[in-house]
Amino acid sequence: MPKDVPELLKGTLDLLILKTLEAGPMHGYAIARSIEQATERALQIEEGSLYPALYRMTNRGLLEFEWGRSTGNRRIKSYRLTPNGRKRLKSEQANWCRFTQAVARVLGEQPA
Amino acid sequence: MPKDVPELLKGTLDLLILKTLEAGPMHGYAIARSIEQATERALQIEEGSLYPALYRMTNRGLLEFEWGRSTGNRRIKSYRLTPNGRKRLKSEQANWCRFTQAVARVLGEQPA
DNA sequence: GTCATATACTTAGACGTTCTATGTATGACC
DNA sequence: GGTCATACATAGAACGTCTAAGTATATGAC
Repeated sequence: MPKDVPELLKGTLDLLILKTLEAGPMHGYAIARSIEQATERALQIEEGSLYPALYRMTNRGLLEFEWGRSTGNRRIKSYRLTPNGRKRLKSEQANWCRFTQAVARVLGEQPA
Repeated sequence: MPKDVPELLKGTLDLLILKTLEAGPMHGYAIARSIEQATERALQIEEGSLYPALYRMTNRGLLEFEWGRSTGNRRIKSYRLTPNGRKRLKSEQANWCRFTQAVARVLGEQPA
């Protein structure tokens, strides 16, 4: 979401969240931090994008959550992948690969 | 735009158009065909996305066009890059690289 | 003890891009 | 004359993200 990566996040945020949760349950705020850290701040996840995305994905049966407490004793919603979420992760990751390879072909790079 | 590459195109269509026009002037319909062919149909550019994008980019000074005739003697708008369009192509291509590398890090692939 | 800061979640409204769907017009071919 | 591919146009909806505001609580500094 930084100014230099304008619209590119669209359609990719779900994939990033799914992939981050593959490692194990995590709460929303921690998901955003994890992605930011993994990308060395190249991707920054706004809360106004993050939480709506978590709702969407929960409503679609990709995630479930339970209320809990963080190590700092705060109320958190601990999210985890559902079986459907896992399937979706696989398919979205495959789509992402196909898409980036297609773009790479237009950009004139060597195909993978 | 095929169902399996749902939102991913967002923010990337401009880059694809700019890159396609780097090779030389082309009209809208041909741009779409060129991208589809280069990606072996992996990316399909809808006319309802294409023409609004061309207007946007023209209004922003990235493209200019002149009316002409195709080899089949049809009226066409022949688009070409402006100097600003060339600059934009460079920066968008750089953004795209940074973005895909960031996503790759989250997905656990080897960085480039 | 109170103030600033980081954590953690929520949500309304705006924005921009893409898609669906439809329309026009023309040339080529049978 | 009918069908198909070419070529451009555009209204309206759908969707995801962002801006910006809000609530609440724990921690550490002073």
